[in-house]
Amino acid sequence: MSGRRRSIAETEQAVQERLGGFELQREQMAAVANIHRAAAAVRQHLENSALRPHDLTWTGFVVLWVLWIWGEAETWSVAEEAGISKGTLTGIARTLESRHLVARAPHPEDGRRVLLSITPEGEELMERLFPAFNAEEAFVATPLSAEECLRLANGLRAIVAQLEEHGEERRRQLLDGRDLAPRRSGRRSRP
Amino acid sequence: MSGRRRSIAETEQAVQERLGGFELQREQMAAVANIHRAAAAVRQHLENSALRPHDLTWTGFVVLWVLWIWGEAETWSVAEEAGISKGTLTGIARTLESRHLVARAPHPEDGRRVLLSITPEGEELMERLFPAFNAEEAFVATPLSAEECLRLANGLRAIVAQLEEHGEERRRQLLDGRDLAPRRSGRRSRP
DNA sequence: GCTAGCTTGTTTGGGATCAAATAAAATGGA
DNA sequence: TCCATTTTATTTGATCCCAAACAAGCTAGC
Repeated sequence: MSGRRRSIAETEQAVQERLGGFELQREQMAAVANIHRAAAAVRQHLENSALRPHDLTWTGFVVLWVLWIWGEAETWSVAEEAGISKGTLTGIARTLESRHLVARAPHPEDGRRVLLSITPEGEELMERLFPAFNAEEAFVATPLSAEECLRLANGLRAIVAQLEEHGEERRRQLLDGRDLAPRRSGRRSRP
Repeated sequence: MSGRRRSIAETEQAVQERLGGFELQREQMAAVANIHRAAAAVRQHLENSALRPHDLTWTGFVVLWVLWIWGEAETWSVAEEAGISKGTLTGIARTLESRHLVARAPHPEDGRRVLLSITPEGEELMERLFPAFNAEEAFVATPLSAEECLRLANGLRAIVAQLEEHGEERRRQLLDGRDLAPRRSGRRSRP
């Protein structure tokens, strides 16, 4: 067994042996496992092909993309759209701002809020970068027809919607009164 | 527009307006974008429902899972199976080892290699944890039938296979002789 | 006004992440 | 037997990432 890649069939055989005694939702397990495999593989390819020559990370690109599409936007909204926490966005925005790709402006009416926007320099970058990025998206999806891509996208959207609509409720139910142990990492209350 | 979540229709309208001038592979773009949205949402749910009570991170769980299924394995193989770099695995394995969930042993014939295995304590944890984890996998996939899950998994596997088979070649072609700028982060040559 | 409570963005702490550099061990050819 | 090459795992440095704590500002109710 050693020194060789495992095939999917072998893996499924091993899983079967180990999990024979458990009742399990096999198809759902396969879906979730492959979402992550695919996400990691795609991200790695896009970072190393389209993004690296422009010295952008995946997340930096996504944030820039959101601002390119939406124009000026509040940070909470950008974080949500980009799928990252607002704390993470603070750092990403700082990096992009230091490269003059993004500008930060105070909200005219509410001193707490901050507006982000893409700079002309950032727009120019996206205009050059986007076609190359999209070409790599097409490359990774080569084995699928356009229709299969849409079907895939719809299935994934349904999962995202399920979590947006019922995820929080579900986690609350699972806790059932008990309170969740705090994350191992994270800021501590000062004494 | 402000203060409200954007709907998918609104987003697609804005994308259309911004990208009207570009030729683009729309379906492939939708597929890739949703892979990442779904992966992030699913991972977040699973970490905060099934994993957090046991103080495991996503990656820690995946590594433990691989060892549970495969038994003793070499580190390079575990990293590949878990979809992380071998450098990352070194850290994860250290963490799991410190919690006595994983054991590290030298290879009997080759002093460079290291064998990882799950401890009895780790097995016990997985036996308790796995059913809960699988239940949450089923929860996130609620809107899809078993058949749709398999179809989804197959589409994603095709993408992974595409990258495994042709990704490296493609990146080489894109570079076309030029060498890729080094990553911004990473170890520096000492002077 | 004042102030308690809410809503923002930022900071913090611990970990995860990658790629390149490095160390250590095995291998092969002279 | 050497020693250069190859093949391992680990270390390193910069960045990403989250959640919880925090600070700053807004808003009701008095």
